[in-house]
Amino acid sequence: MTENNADYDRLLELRDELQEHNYRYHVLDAPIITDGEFDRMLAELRAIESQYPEWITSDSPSQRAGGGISDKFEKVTHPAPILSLANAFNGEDIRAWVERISKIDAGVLDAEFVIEPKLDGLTVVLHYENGLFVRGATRGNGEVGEDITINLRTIPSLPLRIPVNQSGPAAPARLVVRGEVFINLSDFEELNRRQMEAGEKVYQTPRNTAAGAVRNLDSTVTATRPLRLFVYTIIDSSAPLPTTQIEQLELLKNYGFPVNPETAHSHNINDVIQICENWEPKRDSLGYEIDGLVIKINDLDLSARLGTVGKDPRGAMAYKFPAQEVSTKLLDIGVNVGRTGVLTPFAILDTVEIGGVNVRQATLHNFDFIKDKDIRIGDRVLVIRAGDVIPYVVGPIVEARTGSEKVYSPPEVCPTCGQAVSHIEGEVAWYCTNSSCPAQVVRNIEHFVSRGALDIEGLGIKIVEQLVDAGYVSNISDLYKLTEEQLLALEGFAEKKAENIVSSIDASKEQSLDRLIFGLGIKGVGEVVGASLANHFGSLDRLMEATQDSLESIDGIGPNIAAEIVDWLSLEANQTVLAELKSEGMWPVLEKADDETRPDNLAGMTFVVTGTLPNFTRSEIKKYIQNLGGKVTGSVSKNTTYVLAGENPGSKVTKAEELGIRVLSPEDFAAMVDHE
DNA sequence: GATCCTCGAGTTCG
DNA sequence: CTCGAGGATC
Repeated sequence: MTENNADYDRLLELRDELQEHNYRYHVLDAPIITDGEFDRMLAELRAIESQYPEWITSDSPSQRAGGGISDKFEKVTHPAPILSLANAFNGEDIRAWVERISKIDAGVLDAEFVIEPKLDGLTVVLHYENGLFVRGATRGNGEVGEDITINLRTIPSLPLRIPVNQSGPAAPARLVVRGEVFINLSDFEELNRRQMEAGEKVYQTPRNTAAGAVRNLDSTVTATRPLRLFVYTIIDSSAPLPTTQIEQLELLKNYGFPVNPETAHSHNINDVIQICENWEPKRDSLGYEIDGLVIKINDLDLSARLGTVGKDPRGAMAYKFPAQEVSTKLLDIGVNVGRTGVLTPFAILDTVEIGGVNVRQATLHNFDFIKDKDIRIGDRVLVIRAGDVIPYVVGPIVEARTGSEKVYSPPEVCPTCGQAVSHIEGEVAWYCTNSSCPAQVVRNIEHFVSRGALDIEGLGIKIVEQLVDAGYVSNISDLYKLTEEQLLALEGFAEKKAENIVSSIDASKEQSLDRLIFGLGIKGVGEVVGASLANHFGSLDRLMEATQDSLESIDGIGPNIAAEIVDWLSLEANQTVLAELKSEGMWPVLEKADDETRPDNLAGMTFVVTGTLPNFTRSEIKKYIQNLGGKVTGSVSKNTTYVLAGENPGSKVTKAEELGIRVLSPEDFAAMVDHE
C-alpha cells in the first residue's frame, strides 16, 4: 500500500503543478516551464490515472482533451436571466442615456463608469460548486441555455477549480459567472492554415468558428480549436458580492479567471465619451475582434436599483462602433416586383450583425449588377450599411470560393403572376408587363395611400394586401367604395378600426391635386413632376386632354415622360379609374397660391439637406424652405447654394466641402431665415 | 454628342 | 442611400 500512497501523492502534486503552469501559460501569459516539460508532466499524470482510473477527477488537467460524443445538449435554466444591452452609436446616445437614468436616480450624477471591450464571441455561463467547475451553458434565449460542459472543459484558460492557486480567495459554495468565449485573430489564421494543409474546410470568421466549436457534439474536435475566455460578471454567488464592477473584476481575477485587462474608468461622462470615440484606432491592435465597448455603472447597487427596460439593464450600455464592412454568405437571390412592374433582385443573407442590427436582406439593384460583379449564390459577399441605414452588397469575395457556388440566372417569368418578363433594349430593368399582376396592384395602391401621396392614415401594406385578397379593391378608385360592413367581415377588424379607415379614406378627398397626380403612379411622374403637372393644368379634366406637345412644353418633362403620360391616359382601365374617382367626389383642383403674401427670403437658393434636424422632419424642412421660395434637391452639385447639415450628416457634407459649398448648421439656418 | 444635374424608384430593421 | 435614366445645357 505504500507504493499506492506514493502514487497518489505524486498525482496530487502533478495536478496542482499542471494547473498552476496551465494558469501561468494561458491566463497570465507568463509561463515558467517549456511546453516540453509541461507535456512530460501531463504524460506522467495520465500514466498514473490509467493505472488507477478511480482517481480521475473532473478537475484533472488530463480532462481538457475532450472525449465523449454527445447526441444532443441538455437544457440548463440560468439562475438569473442573462440580460442583453441597449445600444449606443455615438456620444450623444451615451449622454442621452446618462440623462435618462439620472432622472430615475440622482446618484448617477456623480457615478463612476467602467468601460470594457465588447468581445465578438459567444456568451457562456459557468457554474462552480465548492470551487469545482461543474457546469457550463450557452446563453440560449437568456433564460434557458444548453449544457456544453464537456466542450468548455477543453478551453485551457477556463479554471477547472478555483481558486487556481493558494494565494487566491477561498471559493464560495456556489458561484455562477458570465464570460465570453472567442478566438484570437492570429490563432484563427493559424487554424485556417492547418485546415488548408490538411485539405479541410477553411473557416470564415473567428466568431462563427468559436460558436461552432463550442456547440460541436464531439468534444475532441472542440479541444483542437484555439478557444479563449474572458469572464466579467458574477451572476450568482453564495458569498457576499463586491459592491463595484472594478472590485468584481478584481475578485474574478484573484479566483484565477481570465479577465480582460483592457478596461478604463472615469467619473466624467465627457471622458467616457472621449474614451469610446478614441478607442476605434486601438481596435486592430487587440488581437481579437470586438464590436464595441460596454459602459457600466461601477456602483453595482446603484446599477441594480435602476432596474431594467425589457431585457436591457438600465445601468449599462453597449457602445457600438460605426458601421463597417462585414462579410457573410449569400444564401439565395429573391426577386421583388415593384409598383411599375420592375423586377428587383435582393440578396438573402446568412443573418449578420452590422452596426447593431441583424441584416438578413440587402438589395442587389438589378440583374446587371449581379452579372457585372459576378455575384454567385453561395458566395461570401461583402456587405456594408450605406448611409448607416440600408445594407448594400459591395461584391463577392472571390478568394473564398469553394467551387460549389452557382451562377444566378434571372427569372424568365414574373415570380408573382407567372407571366413572361420583358426587357426594353438599352434599359437595365426587366419588367412584368401584366398590369393586373397582384404584386403590382398591391404596390400601386400602397403608393397611392403612402405618406408622400394621399397620406391615408391606417392603411398599411398589410391591410392593403388584405383588401386586395378579399377582392374588395383592385384599383385605387375602389378604395372610395369601401364600406364599414365590408371591413368588419375581415379578420382583425373591429368597429373602431373599420370606422377610422373609411373616414381617413374619405378625408383624402381634401388632399391637393399634385398629391393625387403623384399618387396615380404614372411611370416617370414623381413628386416633382406631379407638382408641375398640377400647376400647369390645374385639374385632372384638363390633364386628361393633354397632348404630347403640350406636355413637352413643361419644364422638366421631355419626350419620354410625355409619352408615358399620354400612354397612361389612353388606357381604358385608367380612364375608368379616373371616371370613378370623379363620381366618388375625389377630384381636387389646384388651389392658387397667394403669391402676394408669400415670403421669398430664400428665393433663388437651392438647398440640400442631410442628417437629422432638431426641429423638423425631412418633409417639414422641405416644405418650410419651399414656402420661403427656396428649392430643395437631393444631391449636391455646383448648383447647390447651401447644404443644411443636422445630426449625423451623410457624405453630402464631404461632397459640399469638395465643391466649396457652404455647409449650414441648423442654428446658421435659423439665423439666416430670421435675418432676411 | 457629351456631360452634368435632377428625378424616380426601390430599399432594411425594429 | 443607391443606381438608372430622363432632361437641360453647352
